[in-house]
Amino acid sequence: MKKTQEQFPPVKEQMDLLRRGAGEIISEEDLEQKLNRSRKEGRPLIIKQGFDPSAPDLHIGHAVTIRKLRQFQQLGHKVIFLIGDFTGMVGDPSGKSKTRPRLTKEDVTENAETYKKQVFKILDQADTEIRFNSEWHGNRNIYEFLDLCSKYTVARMLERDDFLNRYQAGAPISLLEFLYPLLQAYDSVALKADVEMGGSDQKFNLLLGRKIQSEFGLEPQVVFLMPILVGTDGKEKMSKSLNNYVGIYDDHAEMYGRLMSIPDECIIDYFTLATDIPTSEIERMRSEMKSGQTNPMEFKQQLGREIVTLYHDGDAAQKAEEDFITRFRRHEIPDDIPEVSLKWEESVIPIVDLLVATGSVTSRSEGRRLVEGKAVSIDGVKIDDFRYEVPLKSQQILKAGKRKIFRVVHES
RNA sequence: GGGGAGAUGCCCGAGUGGUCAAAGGGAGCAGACUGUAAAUCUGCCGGCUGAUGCCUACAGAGGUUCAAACCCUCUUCUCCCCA
Repeated sequence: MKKTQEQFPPVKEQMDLLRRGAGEIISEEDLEQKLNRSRKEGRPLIIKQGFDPSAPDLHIGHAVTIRKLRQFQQLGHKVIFLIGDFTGMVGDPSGKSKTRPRLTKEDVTENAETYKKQVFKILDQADTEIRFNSEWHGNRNIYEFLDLCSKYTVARMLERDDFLNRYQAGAPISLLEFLYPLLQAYDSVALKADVEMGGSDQKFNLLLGRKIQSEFGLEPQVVFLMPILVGTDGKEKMSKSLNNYVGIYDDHAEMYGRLMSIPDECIIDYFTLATDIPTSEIERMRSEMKSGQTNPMEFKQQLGREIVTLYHDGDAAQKAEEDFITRFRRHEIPDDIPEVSLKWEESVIPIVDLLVATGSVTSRSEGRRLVEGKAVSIDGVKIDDFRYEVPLKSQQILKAGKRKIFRVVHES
């Protein structure tokens, strides 16, 4: 099913769209050339990105490249969402950075399903192919593998920052990790990728893909790098384990709240990488903030609404903002707070038991500390003695810290 | 194959027989301040307990000792040097 030339916008137009927010394109000339040929021949380009099979919870940091993939689709190209199940099933116990758990076939299948569900929130299912690299790595014989290994050298592999640093610091690097980039590079050979998408921290790996493709007589892929979105702490790369992420499946209130906690300096980056606001508009914000003409908070709120709208809808965004203002700026109790039902025989309940029973804390010691830290209130009245016994009413508001507010409904 | 160094709480890292649930820093949580921003200050930061106290914990398994993160033995893992 060939497409006709008319289905692809003019190359200039495509390049303009693709360049928005892009970190580095290696090289733009190559990309332009591929786009030209694609348009002339009516053949979509193959855009590939690999994903780790162990972490299927996507956040707006992952979405940066995925949204760029979506743009390629909108221009008529084809995306291959590659799940690196093979390497995931081997596992890797080394490396203090992160220990890769060994995944079973079932884990991988399950995670793949989760990925699909999430990723099609952004990508167009019709123009996306999901593949697994165990397809070609899984039954490769050792001869072929050694042949692949012969195509690169240790010295060149050590050029990778991360390897070099660890090597010089005396930290362990397992051979498996060392070979990883080679396997990933071969994925591009197997898929005949025209473009490989990735975060800028993947530069080395993706460049290796180019090299290995040429070794196998293919035209080298274009390396398309997107800047890394910093986490809500404004320091580290966004990641679930650091809890500085905004999940694309977070509910509207959570999403908005997390976005409001980013440092001012990150507002522009977030607009650029996580929304579709035009760059001219973003530039305007930048200068207004710099000159003090507009309080950064206002743009941050706009950012919150924008992103919540993207993953939910306008109503949810509106609601999230209103709740946020009530709750955190005015320190009032918003309308819809989670309700917990409580079963308790007696007419009073020790405060610590109440905290545990509602799931506000995970241990009694923690509950005690929270009370001693003056973080707990019942119906707006602060409790500071952890031995306090709460007289039970049919309904009361329990506040434990700034985030946990429950309506406790008592069932005798 | 030979020699040396090392493995500590979420992370980094001090501690080399009792005063160690373990210094210090980071992260986290809470409070004040605020725009749930940043910065700053304060408290908390293994579990159970009203408190005294008890239990679990310093790679793993044994041992010495009244007493072990610290001494001994073996095991596993890591790094460095020589070949």
